[in-house]
Amino acid sequence: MAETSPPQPAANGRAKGKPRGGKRVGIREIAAQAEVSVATVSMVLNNNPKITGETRAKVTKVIDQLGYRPNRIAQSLSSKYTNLLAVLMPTLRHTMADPYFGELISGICDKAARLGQKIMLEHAKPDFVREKRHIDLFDRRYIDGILCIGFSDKHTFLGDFAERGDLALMVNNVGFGLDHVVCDYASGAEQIMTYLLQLGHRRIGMLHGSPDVYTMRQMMDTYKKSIASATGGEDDTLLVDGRFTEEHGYTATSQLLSKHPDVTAIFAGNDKMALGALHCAAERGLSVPGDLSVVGCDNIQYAAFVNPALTTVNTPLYDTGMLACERLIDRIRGRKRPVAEVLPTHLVLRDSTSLAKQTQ
Amino acid sequence: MAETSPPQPAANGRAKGKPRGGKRVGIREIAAQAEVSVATVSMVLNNNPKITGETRAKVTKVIDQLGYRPNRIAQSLSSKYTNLLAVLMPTLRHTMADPYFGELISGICDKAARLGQKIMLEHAKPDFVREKRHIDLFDRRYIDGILCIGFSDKHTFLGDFAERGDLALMVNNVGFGLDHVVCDYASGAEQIMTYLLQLGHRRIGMLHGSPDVYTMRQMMDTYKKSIASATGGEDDTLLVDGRFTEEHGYTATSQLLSKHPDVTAIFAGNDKMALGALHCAAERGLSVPGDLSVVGCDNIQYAAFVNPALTTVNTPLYDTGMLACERLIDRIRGRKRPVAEVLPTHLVLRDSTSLAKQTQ
DNA sequence: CGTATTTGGTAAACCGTTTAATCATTATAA
DNA sequence: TTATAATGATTAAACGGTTTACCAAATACG
Repeated sequence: MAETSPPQPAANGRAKGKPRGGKRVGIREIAAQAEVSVATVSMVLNNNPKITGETRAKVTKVIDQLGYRPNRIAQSLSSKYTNLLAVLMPTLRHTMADPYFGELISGICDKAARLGQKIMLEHAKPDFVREKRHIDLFDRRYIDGILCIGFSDKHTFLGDFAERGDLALMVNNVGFGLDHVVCDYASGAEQIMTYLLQLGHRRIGMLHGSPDVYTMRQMMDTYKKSIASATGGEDDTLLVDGRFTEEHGYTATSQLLSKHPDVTAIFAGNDKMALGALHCAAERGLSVPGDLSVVGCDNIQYAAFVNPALTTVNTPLYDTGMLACERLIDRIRGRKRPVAEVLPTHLVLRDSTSLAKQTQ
Repeated sequence: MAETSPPQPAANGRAKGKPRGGKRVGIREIAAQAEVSVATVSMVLNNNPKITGETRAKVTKVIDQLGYRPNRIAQSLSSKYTNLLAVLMPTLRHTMADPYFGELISGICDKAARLGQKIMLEHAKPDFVREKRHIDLFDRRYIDGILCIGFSDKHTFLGDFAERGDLALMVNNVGFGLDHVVCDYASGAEQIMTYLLQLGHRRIGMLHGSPDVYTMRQMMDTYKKSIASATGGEDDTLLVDGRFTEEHGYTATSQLLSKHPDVTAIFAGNDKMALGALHCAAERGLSVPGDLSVVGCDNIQYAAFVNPALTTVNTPLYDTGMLACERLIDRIRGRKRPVAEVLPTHLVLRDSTSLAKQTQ
């Protein structure tokens, strides 16, 4: 019995612009002013073709007269979507400051914005995983889908997503039954090795990251195969773990050079390790590329700005982020076929590589 | 008449773990199983002291028996908060890949996670501002508050926040009537200048960024004052705009050195410009620090990894992000007093600075 | 011309919580 | 002992949209 109209202020002429008091203008006010039902307003909002020109115009007019903006919380509650995506990353040291992640995330954000989605940031800290908060993200209806970047096969909790049927997509790694978008690191490594061998290098060391990452395994395998085919089968591989960082790239290089002074080239699995190698070479008084050629991977911004500028493989991280985001949204919108995309990579020649020193 | 109990399955013994079908378990099921009202469950959830031991235990038990997780959309709809904060940035080239922003955001994310808030990322693209989407963020109830980083006084749309009474906090700039958290760039600049003058440098160039940023103005003013007091009032300032980037830092340095070959030291307003300067010096065959001392600002990660390692000012960006986030949340939770915090900075001596070359 | 179908719109249920206002109890005070 | 207050839980009304089922009028069909 409280549904009758008398108590409502009804259509009073002076209600223009923002409402005076605290109360925000809602869909009901719009409906009242436009003299239609709330259902109609909702349908106009959602471009439902059922509502035709005349009515639509009337409603639209009132909407921007009152500056009405639909409450997205309410929308999410009744509709199926939150229009929020999460980007999940491991907790490396200040992940966000890393150009690798940064490029990916930039791509993700730009694409998301273009498609009307918002992006949430999450770090998979130990307690995050322990308390199953990655699951809460879906269960508590924070997000519609999640993008996982920077993870290795050791991060088994990622398996939860596939198991529960939650929409998750992994970037630059494959596994756990998840969708994935990756750069063609195998091809990148091959291009590097071909190039180095062409330059006459035979003793080539590799600074690798965790082999628990699919793309890194690809690079390592390619490296091994190249060496094998160059030496005619003899095992001349020189692998050192640089753990993806400058610091470990530095120490790994140091070890490598001490143990194998005949190394003339270093292939680093990413640019950060390559920078570490550069640093180490400089400290030892080795000239790059005179005494030692160094090549990295990813073509992060800084690669062009170090001395000497770094020869590297361009992995289209920004585009990878864009594509990953787009495909995830496809899935949310109902795409059935799993996503498995590979983006091409190419060599970028700069100043850190040259012909091998004449072998003694 | 649809409120009676018969149709409900009621408390059936076998309902354990996740519900079998599609439907998620809601607060009503919990209430039914625990034989209390939904209000009671809600109060248990929110640690309302009104609910005592006995009942609380009973409810809690059912909650984790059924693995219930409250729907945060529904929570937000009826409560006042979304528990979502936005980080707003200008659209520089791939902002996220920038170590400066990265460190800030890392700090913000970590603190937010610790305080149970989620972080959303937004880029203030031209159309974003034109369509007033920064306002939508509040009007459509996406967020409770917003952190603005990387903006200058030219970004006048930031004024909207204060005007509308939306909770916004600016990092490393002050203005628009917004709360702010900044590093003490003035002190940083002073430490640099004192140090360079001590080393005997007199012709010191400065690579600055936009003077529309408060903190940059502070650095420029400090620089000018230092020069003036060192030369006894004569205007020996050598200011070139490096626009905060490596590229412009490079070209600015190039111009500076061409025009003033007697410059023995360069003070760059941030590390990126300093890296550009380093690059330029190397290209010109100038040894750093032998021929030219270079100092940066911010102490980004790469500063330690270039050749030579860069002398710089440490601005605690990570902590700044943490504090900014914390204070914003204070405000959301009701803090009345505006926020205006300044974090201390200090010089980090590395290898890019040394005594000035004997003046001719 | 009478009936079937389409069209444009409405009423009301629903999404899953929080929170006033209310109501039995039981403890406290007069 | 009775009125009063405190305690612990409940009822029902928000919160602000979407959506299903339904309806009247208009159009199509035989």
